[in-house]
Amino acid sequence: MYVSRMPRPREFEPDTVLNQAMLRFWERGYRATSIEDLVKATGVKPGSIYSAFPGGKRALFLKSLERYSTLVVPQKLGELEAPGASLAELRGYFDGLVRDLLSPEGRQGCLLVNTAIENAAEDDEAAAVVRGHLARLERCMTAALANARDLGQVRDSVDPGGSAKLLVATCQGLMVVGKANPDETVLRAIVGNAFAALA
Amino acid sequence: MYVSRMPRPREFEPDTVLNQAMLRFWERGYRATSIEDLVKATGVKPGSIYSAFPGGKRALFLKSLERYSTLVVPQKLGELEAPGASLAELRGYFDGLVRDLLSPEGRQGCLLVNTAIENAAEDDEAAAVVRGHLARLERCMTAALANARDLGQVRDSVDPGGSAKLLVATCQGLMVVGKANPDETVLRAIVGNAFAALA
DNA sequence: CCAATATTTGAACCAGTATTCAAGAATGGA
DNA sequence: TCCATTCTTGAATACTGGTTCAAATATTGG
Repeated sequence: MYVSRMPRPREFEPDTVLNQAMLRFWERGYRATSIEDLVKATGVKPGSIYSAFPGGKRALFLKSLERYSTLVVPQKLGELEAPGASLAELRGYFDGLVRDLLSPEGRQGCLLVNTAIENAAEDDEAAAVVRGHLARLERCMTAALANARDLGQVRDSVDPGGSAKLLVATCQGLMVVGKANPDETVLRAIVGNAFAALA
Repeated sequence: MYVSRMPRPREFEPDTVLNQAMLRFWERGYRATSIEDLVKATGVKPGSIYSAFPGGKRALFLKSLERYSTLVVPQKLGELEAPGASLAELRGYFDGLVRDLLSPEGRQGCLLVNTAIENAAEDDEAAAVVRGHLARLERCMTAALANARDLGQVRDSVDPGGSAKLLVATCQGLMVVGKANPDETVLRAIVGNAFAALA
């Protein structure tokens, strides 16, 4: 058998580069984010980035989408993904979105919404990740609406599946509106009316 | 007084270049559209483009947004902007959106939604045009809802202003969803549920 | 200290980008 | 036909993009 010698160890954490990449893609978009941006942000040189992430910028982008899904999304969804979630958790999610859109750090919106607009038409893999996210939203919103109906928190005539599809679109639209016009009155009116329709 | 001699006349129609620019920005976005693209599409050389459109690519983009607003938007809104519009025109607008999103040519969505996502955060003038468009949508939807309420086409409890804000967000969201997942069932469910909430 | 391996580094590469400019060309009045 | 004016053309500029590579470096078991 062959004995492996110790090679030179990495001087950076690939996760750090990936996190930085995710943040940059999130706030500036895919095309607007250059490798040079990541080099400046992390101090890691291009050669090292490319050897740590085979596939280059696009692979880094796709990995960023996955990381966003596993790191950021659960945090935003919060209890809405828990089995017992009902109307309060659903409402909490929308209120959180509004809060984010009105805060200086949250103006970047949602990486997956941005990706739907910027990349979905020309990048099938990116579009697939976005579709997976939309399905995830629809799934937990449907469950929450079904629970809410059982609890009498919404009208009996509410169809969980259909209303969830509408709410998914509503939260995507909320983020588009919030990006161009982060006005608290408008955003709160959108959420208020969306939920008024359920009660 | 001075007599002006006749200079060499233009060999191209600036409107043609502007229309092409609008179409390219619409389907591929601002960054992804290069001057070279426009040169290939129109046969007009860079020098001529730059002399016809002072301000370069960005000015051309802003002019494209204006052109989209005056040329494409009225066509999409159709009768919804007419004073007497009510529920039918409102519904017609949403049905038209769905039809567009499902057709091969319509997958590009809406230039102003795309701009909200790609440019609004970093370009105040572009964001202002988007805000103007959102205000325009809200205005005619509010009017249509007020008419619809007077005609008994929607519940008396419907607040035209608030519901219009929600519908504006809904149609933005419709375009995000449609771009990632152009599925007729989903899009029709969104529109159906949005209008069911008004009746 | 040497050997073997993998990483770092800095430069280089090549394609593409937006933009500018000088020289040639077209126009109609003088 | 000349002139002043503005356009066209084609090249050139200056920069940035993503990506690659050879040489230098660091590691640790032998």
